[in-house]
Amino acid sequence: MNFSEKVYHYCKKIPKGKVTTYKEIGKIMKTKAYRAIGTALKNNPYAPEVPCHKVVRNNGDIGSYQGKFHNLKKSRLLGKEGIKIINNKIDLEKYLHKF
DNA sequence: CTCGTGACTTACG
DNA sequence: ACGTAAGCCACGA
Repeated sequence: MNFSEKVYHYCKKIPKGKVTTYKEIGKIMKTKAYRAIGTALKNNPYAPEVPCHKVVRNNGDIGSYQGKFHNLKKSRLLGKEGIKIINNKIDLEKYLHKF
């Protein structure tokens, strides 16, 4: 199992209505390659299978999506799952899924 | 092998 | 708060 596959694997583990951060993924994977995680998700060959939109920055910021500032779509998708976004940030106190 | 790039994080001014 | 710098690691050229 290579690095990218691990990332996808853990993304799939995120329950509906929850999100996680790059840092949390790095922690469970025992790596500090936060950047590499982002790179892997950018590739995201498992597009609908892996909910990469549930992965946000450590401070709750949305970050990017599909390589661009398509945060609008991302916000809407997250909102559909019951996640409220305030000032382009996610309330980690309520929605952060810890491994 | 080295280099550049990036959906990151932390620290500092 | 904001910008910059440094550290980090996978990936492709």
